Amino acid sequence: MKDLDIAEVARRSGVPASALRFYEEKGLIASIGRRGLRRVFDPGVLERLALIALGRAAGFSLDEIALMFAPDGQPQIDRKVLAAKADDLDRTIRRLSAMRDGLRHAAACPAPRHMDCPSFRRILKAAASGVVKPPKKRGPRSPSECIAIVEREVM
Amino acid sequence: MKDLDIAEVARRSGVPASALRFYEEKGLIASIGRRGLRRVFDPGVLERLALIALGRAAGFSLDEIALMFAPDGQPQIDRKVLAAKADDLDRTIRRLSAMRDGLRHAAACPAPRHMDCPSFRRILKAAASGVVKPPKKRGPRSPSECIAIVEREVM
DNA sequence: CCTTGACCTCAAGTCAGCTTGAACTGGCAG
DNA sequence: CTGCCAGTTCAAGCTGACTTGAGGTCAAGG
Repeated sequence: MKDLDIAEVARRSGVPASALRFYEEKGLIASIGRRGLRRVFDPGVLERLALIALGRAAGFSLDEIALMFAPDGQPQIDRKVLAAKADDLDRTIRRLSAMRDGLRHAAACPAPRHMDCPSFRRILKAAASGVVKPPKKRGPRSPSECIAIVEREVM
Repeated sequence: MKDLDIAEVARRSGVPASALRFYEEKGLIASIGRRGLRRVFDPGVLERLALIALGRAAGFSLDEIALMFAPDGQPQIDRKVLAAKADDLDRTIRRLSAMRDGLRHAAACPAPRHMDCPSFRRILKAAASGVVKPPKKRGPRSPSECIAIVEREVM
């Protein structure tokens, strides 16, 4: 594979050029040189970007992800960290599942006012107790049809 | 029940006074008057705050939540909106579940380097495809002991 | 009467993860 | 040679949900 310019990397990875420059500044990726002013990337950066996307999807911050790359560039991912994040996700999932069930009930509930519905009041109680916390919104990008892909590929 | 000052509302709801002022500014809550400069709140504001917490937990923004309160202050929650949010959560949950399973596998994987593991590479491919997106972190606050409080005061 | 301290207002700061804009550069097609 | 245009830098802006700080007010206790 040939070297890539930033537009090519952006095109193949789906990551905007501005974000790529930002990642470089943060030390998450590196170009292998310059042609004039222009950055030149090794195709391997695509895998690197995939790892970054994976980390982000799992809920790691960019700073945390940076720590997962050893100085030599090889990913050095602590399995304990992964397991901890999985547990984290598990808790989030349970929380969100409860909310989803609550919402579905409220949506279907025949009570004239939501406050008349005992189930609604139960969820409300839970929310007030701080049990549940706001989920994160997705970024500006959203190729939602890709959901099926992970189901097929990952599951 | 007596009127409450802002500190009392903060204590009982677990919401910091600064956030209460912010909510008032946004029109999410209202005080029933002033004693001197100081805001005076009706105890009903606690239920209101519980609703707000519920909305936040379900992933609604403050602006969206504001729209759910009719001008008279009664919650007027469109059941379609609730159902849509539930579907939203469902998608998020599926996404996170896939991530969690992937992480668990990677954590348990015996391959010396993660990149040697076929499963890891599959997840990676999925992440690169833009399938998965970052989840949201919870807010900084979590006064979980407040559970009992709302149970007593509001419900 | 005077101090204390909880409350007030308003502006600005915080955090993450980028995006946007202005001003500039340089390789290459014509 | 020239102009195009994709690339560059650096600084500033954005979103959301608040927090923090400076400076001001007021009711009550001593």
